[in-house]
Amino acid sequence: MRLTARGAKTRDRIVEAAAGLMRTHGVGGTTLDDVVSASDVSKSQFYRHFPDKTALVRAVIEYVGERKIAGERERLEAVRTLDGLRRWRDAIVHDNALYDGRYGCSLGSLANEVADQDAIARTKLEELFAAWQELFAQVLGRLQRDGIIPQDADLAQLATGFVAAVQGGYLLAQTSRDVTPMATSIDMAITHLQLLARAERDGSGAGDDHSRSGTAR
Amino acid sequence: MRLTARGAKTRDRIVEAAAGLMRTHGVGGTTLDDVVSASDVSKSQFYRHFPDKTALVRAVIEYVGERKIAGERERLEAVRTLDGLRRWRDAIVHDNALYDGRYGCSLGSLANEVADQDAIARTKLEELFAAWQELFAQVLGRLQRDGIIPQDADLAQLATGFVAAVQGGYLLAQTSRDVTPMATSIDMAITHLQLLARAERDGSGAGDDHSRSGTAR
DNA sequence: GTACAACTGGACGGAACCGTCCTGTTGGGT
DNA sequence: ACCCAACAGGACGGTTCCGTCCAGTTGTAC
Repeated sequence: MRLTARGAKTRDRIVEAAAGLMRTHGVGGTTLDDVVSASDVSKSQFYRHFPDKTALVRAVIEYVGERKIAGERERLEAVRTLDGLRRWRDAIVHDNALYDGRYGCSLGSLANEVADQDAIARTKLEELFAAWQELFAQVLGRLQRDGIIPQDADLAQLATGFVAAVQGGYLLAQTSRDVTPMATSIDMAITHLQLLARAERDGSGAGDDHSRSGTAR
Repeated sequence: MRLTARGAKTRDRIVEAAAGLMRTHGVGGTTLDDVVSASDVSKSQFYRHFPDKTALVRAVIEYVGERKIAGERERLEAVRTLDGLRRWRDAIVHDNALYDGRYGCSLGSLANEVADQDAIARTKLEELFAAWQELFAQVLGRLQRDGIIPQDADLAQLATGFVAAVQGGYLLAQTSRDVTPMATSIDMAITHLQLLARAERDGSGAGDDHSRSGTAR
């Protein structure tokens, strides 16, 4: 039953329209009729491509996720200095400022709404965040290689911190309709790297007590 | 028409039940019939207390918000050292670990789902985040007063960074069903304070170039 | 130029959900 | 003992939305 030619194209059109609607109205706020209407496709045709709405949501996650990660990859791949990182921050904040922070992060919003309701979707989003984190880890790896941040820095943890700072920034921007807190949040992460370098440069004194008093399970 | 006695009590019961349901199923996923049933109240009685669902959502935001802020206030008020901050981090992460990170932050989830749909609710949430940030600012103020972090540190910006780190951490924990990234994220913010202190202690060299290349509007 | 996939268009059932309304019953205050 | 707010319980209409179905049309590959 799965033969394709232009069929794939209209499927993409459906997903693209759904992604746009879900971004602005949320997943729950987006009707299949809306999607059908926006994508200029008949409903019967929709059900030829997707068994139900859940499947559509998953497809949207993949679509949005690939785009977001691809965009971030392109931008982060070029970063080799702290100033480069700041330019990346400017870019992502600027993009978000186009809507005054509305709708938040295309991935984060989906994650928040869907993670607890659809296990498969949750897993996809988990992978996407992991991919994003890996992009940061690669940037940090280059910074480390070039001696910009210390050799003993835990890249994975720092990368996690960056993803969290970005996501937290998105949420605050969304809530306040102002991207300033997002810029501030990401800034703090970047400054953190700077301070790490400085701490190493000046005597590596009392040492790195990353004390964590028995937390996570 | 607005006379009260025990009426306020059942109203609270409604809000409390709604808050629980919306936390686990989201706002859109919570039915008024669910609320009525869970709060053991008749539907006619519900509409005596609330004009519509929107009003209920706003009441839930206030209820959840006050509780969350009050809880955080109690914990953060006691913090006077970086180790105290780490104990606070342990506590909030531990709480979240009870559900393996599910449902995310009680405020953050609501903000994500409602901020773009209800202006009044958005404003309430904005105020709540501001209150939370202020709690952090007070902690940081004490740390600054006691010489634990530098005198010239921008407390408001750091406080914003903390709120964002917490929220980002919540989201990652929710998506991965693992609170570790949340602990990591908050840890980074705390370590940042430590590094700030160290950078000041060791020569206040090249200086604090908090370079921000023309971002926010 | 024919066969089949891709698609239109809309009717349709059924369920869920919001909000209204009405007939009572309970309970606390005075 | 009386009164009125607070409540139960459920019927009800209207809407929205999901998913199915089908009869007919367009496009495309071979």
